[in-house]
Amino acid sequence: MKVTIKDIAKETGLSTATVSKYLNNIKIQENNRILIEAAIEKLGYRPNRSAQILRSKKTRTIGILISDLGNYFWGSVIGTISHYFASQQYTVITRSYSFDMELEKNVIRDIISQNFEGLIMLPFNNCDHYYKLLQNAGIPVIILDQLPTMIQEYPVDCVLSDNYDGSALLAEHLYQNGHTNICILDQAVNSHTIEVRIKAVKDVYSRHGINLTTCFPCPEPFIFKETKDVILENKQRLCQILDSPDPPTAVFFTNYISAMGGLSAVNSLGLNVPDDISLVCFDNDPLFRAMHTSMTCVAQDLTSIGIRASELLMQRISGDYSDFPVTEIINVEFHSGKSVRNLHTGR
Amino acid sequence: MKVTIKDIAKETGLSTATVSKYLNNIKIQENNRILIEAAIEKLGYRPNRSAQILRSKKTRTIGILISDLGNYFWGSVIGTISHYFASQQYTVITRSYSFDMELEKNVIRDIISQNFEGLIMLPFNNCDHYYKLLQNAGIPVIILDQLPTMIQEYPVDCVLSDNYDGSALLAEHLYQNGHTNICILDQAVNSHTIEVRIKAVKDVYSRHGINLTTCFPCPEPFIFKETKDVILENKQRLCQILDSPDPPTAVFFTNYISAMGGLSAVNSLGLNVPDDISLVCFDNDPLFRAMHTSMTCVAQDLTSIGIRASELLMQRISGDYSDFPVTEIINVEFHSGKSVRNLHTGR
DNA sequence: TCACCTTTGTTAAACGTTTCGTTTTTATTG
DNA sequence: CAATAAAAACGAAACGTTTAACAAAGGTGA
Repeated sequence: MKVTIKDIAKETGLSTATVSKYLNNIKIQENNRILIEAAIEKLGYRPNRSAQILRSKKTRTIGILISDLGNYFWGSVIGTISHYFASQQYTVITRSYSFDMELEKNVIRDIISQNFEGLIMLPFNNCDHYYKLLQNAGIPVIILDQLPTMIQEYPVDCVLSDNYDGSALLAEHLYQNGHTNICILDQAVNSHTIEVRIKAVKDVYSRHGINLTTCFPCPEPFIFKETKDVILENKQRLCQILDSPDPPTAVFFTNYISAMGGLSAVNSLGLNVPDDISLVCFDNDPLFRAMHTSMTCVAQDLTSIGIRASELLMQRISGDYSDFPVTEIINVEFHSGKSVRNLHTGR
Repeated sequence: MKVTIKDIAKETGLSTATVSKYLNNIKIQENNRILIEAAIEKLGYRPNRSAQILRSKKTRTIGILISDLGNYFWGSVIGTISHYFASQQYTVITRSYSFDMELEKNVIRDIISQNFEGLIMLPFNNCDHYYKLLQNAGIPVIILDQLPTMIQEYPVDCVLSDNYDGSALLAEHLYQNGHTNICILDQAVNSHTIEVRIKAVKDVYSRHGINLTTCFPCPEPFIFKETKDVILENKQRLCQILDSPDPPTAVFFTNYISAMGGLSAVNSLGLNVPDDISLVCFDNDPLFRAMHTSMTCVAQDLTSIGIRASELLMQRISGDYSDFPVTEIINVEFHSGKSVRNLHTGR
């Protein structure tokens, strides 16, 4: 029924070894190659991947591990990576674990036992334990978006946006427009990335002699909450802050999730942007531009992140560790919107 | 190095056949089962998937084929499906083809030659050709979101939202609020789903004696455009329409992509929602609720779509075709926002 | 022409499972 | 207790490749 390499061998009068060589791009005689190609075409042969993997131990499979697929922000990164590796005849398996640590552990074990050739992680917070495990198993890992806390002791390749500069850019923009009393609304998560964004804002203001206190950093140790609950919580927080005496004139959203909660708060309080309150956000969303008042924000270059991560992983897979470990910082793009009021000119 | 079934056999003093039976949930003696479990735990054995597949021909792999991963509206559906099948020890491979027909063909061939046990398609428009091909190869297919045009001649299982009722709901809402001159802004795509949504709106209005002409249905045969170009084009279209004499008082967006273009237009013209223009949208976006004026819309129940599709595919994989073909219509949810002005009361 | 490389091809043994046909063990019955 | 049936375990042969180790063919220079 199913056509195998033996059929091609029989059809061409060659041995399976020769056909196999053809399949693996090992040089064979020109006339044989023509013969084989004709036979493959004629019989509609396609190699059996499982047999190839079983024999060669080369799985040509990489994994993408993301905390939550429902959270579509990273979709284009996954798309970019998938494309890159598909074009190199690699299979890409995307797995998520929805913040389920038990599941995450199993996924990691799967990846090791299935001989994945590499892994790209989009961790949600601390992932030190896992990438060590993988590296010990000889599986190259690239971490996106986050900088592991133990990177000094346990080096690993990372690709992430320029969180510091992007945030500083936004903070400076706020300051230059006269906002001296601002608040930072973060997503309540222990994340190095978010911390860097917060630090950048504080640094900018402290350089201008202002000590930001109205921040709202993550108070508690991490407990997983559904995105919609995080949004709701953020909404309530901001409502509370804006309702206080001497409320801030501007809010810095540390990411698009906090922006949703924040916008919701602003909206429900009936505040006008930017007349009553100014907003900036780290992260972009297609709707930010289309909204009533377009949001001033910095956009991560998701395509570049995806490509660089893919290239770097490919380099590691092919055994080139000459520049290990790399921490690749991808530039962000400033999107000027209308969500910041200039307090000097009053508009 | 790597621990195999033979090692477990040796460790327990049993044969590989018995261990294999244990792995495949075939009844073995209780004491042997305990022995095997202990050995597996002790040696850290994990079966080699390629060998299993090669020998048994059961790949325990399904595919999700989506036109474009960058467009991550369907992320949560993919997440739901992935979870469902992962919990059944299935591997899920998601592939996209970014509207590249050549690539799409190759992906389909891959799926067939790799003996996928099933496929869930999120087609972009017409996919008749491919699901026939797959069905002929004995691979069950579930189609999401779209109803193939040739479904009468070539039956197939489908899971999709109640596009007609959802749209009718929105249209009725507009009519009840006094909007008699409305326009439909669709994404310029030949898609049965979009056509149904448009038809529903027209039907509602025609029942009220109004013949909608200010629609903007897809004029040209399909050519692929980048999402951002579609958005831009939609923006320009709506600007043009709103700039005409006797402009509509409300716009119906056929999906979230057209909404982005449309909102952009409204915003760039400096129009106020809902004072100057009313809006409704088929589809929801997290930001719709958080925006300055929250959007009245119907939300697809993406979780239910994902679950029903998974269950149905599983049923087919297990050989149960008793109710074939199923067209499962999933209810949508009406989200009342503030984007529609009541022209009777004036607010 | 011969010895010696190179290049290309071949044969056959893996890879780690499942499964078929058979044998052994256990349980059942007269 | 022997005879038989049923259940469980076994041994070995697949599954479709890749890849050693080897052989043959073709070139090259003395």
